[in-house]
Amino acid sequence: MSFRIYNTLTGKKEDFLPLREKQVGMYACGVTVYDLCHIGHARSAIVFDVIYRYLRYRGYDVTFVRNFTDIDDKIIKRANEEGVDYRVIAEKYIEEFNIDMGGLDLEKPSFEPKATDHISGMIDLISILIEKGVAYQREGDVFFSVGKFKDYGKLSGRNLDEMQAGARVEIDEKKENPLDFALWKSSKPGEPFWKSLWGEGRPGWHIECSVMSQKYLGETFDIHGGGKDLIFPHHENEIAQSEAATGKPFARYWIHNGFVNINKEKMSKSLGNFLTIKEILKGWHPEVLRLFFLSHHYRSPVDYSEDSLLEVKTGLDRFYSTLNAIQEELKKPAISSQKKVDSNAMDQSRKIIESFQVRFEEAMDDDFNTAQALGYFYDLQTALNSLLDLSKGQPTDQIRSLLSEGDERFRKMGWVFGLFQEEPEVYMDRQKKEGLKKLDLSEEAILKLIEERNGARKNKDWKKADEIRNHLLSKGIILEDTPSGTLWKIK
RNA sequence: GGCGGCAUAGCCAAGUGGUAAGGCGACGGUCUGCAAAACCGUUAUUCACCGGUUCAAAUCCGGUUGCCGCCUCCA
Repeated sequence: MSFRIYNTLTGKKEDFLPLREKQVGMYACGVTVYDLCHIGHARSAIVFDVIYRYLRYRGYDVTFVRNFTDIDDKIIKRANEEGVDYRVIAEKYIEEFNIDMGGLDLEKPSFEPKATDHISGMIDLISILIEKGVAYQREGDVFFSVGKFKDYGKLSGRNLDEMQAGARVEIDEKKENPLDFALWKSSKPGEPFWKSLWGEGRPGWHIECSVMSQKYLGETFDIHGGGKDLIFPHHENEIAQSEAATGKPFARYWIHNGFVNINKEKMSKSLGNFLTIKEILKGWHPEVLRLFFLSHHYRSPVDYSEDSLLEVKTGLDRFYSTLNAIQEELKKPAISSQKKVDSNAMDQSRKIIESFQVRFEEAMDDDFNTAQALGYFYDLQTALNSLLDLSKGQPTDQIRSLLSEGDERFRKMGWVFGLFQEEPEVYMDRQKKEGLKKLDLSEEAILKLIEERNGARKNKDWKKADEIRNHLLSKGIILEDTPSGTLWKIK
């Protein structure tokens, strides 16, 4: 089956055929560094991280560029509020961005260029646009003339007439057409500026992405992406600038991720439901957040709530508990004697384990259907648990080899999602430690009670044993009696 | 006003022509002293509603209702 990607430009899923065989150039719009990153940034970053990982998994040599917008009105505003240079703000939030993204286990892109390092490239591009007659200068500002670019609107699926009809754009006297956008803005006194042919000023927002993407990836490249909200005007304007200048197609496949709502409301600062990545990572393992996002198709909106993260965490805990059980089982010696195992159940598990990788790839090849692929992870988990059930602590060679095969696939395909990358033991230990902090109970106290209870169990004093278990349960501790001893976990 | 999207079980969620994945929850069974965990099984004859096309529709077409996004900075 072919590898297909939904292209915003055509509104269809298309076969993915990169410009150069086995190589992919990909650009994702990063952030404007004037504030902390929120959960919406996290989704976008995770979506493109998984795309980046999957392309590499598929054997492509990927050049991935994600930029920083480090000069912009909002940064200047923030700098003025705090009475510092705009660079202080930009640097601070770049650092915070790196901390947050590191916390989400994101792979480093190949390049992370900053807008301010590419001002001269922007000036060059603007000059070309003026020469070609698609941009014009007005009192130190330079605007792109949207009417001169015949394809304007092709990405967002609108035309100039429609947009003018419903225009809510503030009329800027200097513009020939209200929809024209700034390539260069003259600076007001006290604002940061760069010297240009049109006087002192700073670049408009869109021009940086045209310059940086083409610098690292060439005039035409494979994938360009970002949040859905960037389709118009940002990406539309990037296309206009780039294609007007080069006369060549800009990005070939446009990928846009959907939004994150919070408790069914759009996230916004005014509603006070603005959630930062830092806040989320305080309460949740990054893989919980990844699993949450990957359970939804990347183009659909998702609704964030504590309840849904809790549900997802239950799932992740189960995965790790299975992976842990597999490791425990594999530590046990294989039994040589032919013990009776249900060969039907065994065959069923074997089929699931063996077909897993193919099904995973089919799902991912179909426009990165991570939700579908996760379904197969759950199937794989059930198959492995079923084998553990058959094994009952006495693995045959056959069971051992299936278990380790399943375990290996879990980790390998899991890497694409950034999931299941921790040692299960480490994961589970941390769950316990973090849980205990909230419970005002020490591990020693729990172990002592378990010992006491096991003494009672030996004497068949079920009443006492159950009392102890209920006592612990009321504190939020669940006990599990297994053949190899009593385990405990946080509710 | 213009453009676009969505509506699938109690909840979450895949599925764009071939007879409804998966998860959470719930219920029953196996196991267990009893539990827990795990396993096995049950949980949508039906995909907002009404028409149409087709041998065949959740999927395509037309209409209705409801929700959402974009058109202004935004992941």
